[in-house]
Amino acid sequence: MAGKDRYKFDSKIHVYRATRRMTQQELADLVGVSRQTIMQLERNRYNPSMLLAYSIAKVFDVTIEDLFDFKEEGKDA
Amino acid sequence: MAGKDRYKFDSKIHVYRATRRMTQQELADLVGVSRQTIMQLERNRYNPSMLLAYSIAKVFDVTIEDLFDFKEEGKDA
DNA sequence: ACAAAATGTAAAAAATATGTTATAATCGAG
DNA sequence: CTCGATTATAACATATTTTTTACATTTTGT
Repeated sequence: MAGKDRYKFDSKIHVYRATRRMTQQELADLVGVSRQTIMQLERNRYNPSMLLAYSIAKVFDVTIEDLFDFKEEGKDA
Repeated sequence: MAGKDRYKFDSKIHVYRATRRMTQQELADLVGVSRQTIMQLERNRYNPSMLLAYSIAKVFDVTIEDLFDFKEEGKDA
């Protein structure tokens, strides 16, 4: 997981989820993970596996880069 | 959580790496992981963290979706 | 063919993601 | 305000990624 990471990111999952009026549980079920995993992804922003990120992106028909806002460490939006 | 995944993927890292005449070790250093991590990603195809995938994609100036060939389980290319 | 560099394999340890469960906080509807 | 649904927090257990080390094999240059 690349210890001293050059990049960080913000999840936009909650935005897409809100747009579709979808609950955390529903998204979790669609993707096949627990609700807590979705929750922590939206909140604590930990680093998901690529497949998980991709699966969620697919639910909303967007790319991983659309779903997560990548930026370099130490820079703002 | 590689259990009942809906998606799988093939890495194209070795292709991009070959294009740039870059060694596994060089790429590993650029990204800040061990050579084995790169090696296993190219070979055994395990599921990297999203940040790692992104970091590698950035080295080659492509998107994650460019660097990895996603497909649904049970389907061919 | 030889040497050096690059790649592959393997196993165990370390780090981190994910699951599980339980409980609390929040928010909207009535 | 109260109820139910949704979301948040936390502790602990499990699964998976990533590192480390060491050695085998392949490739490349000369």
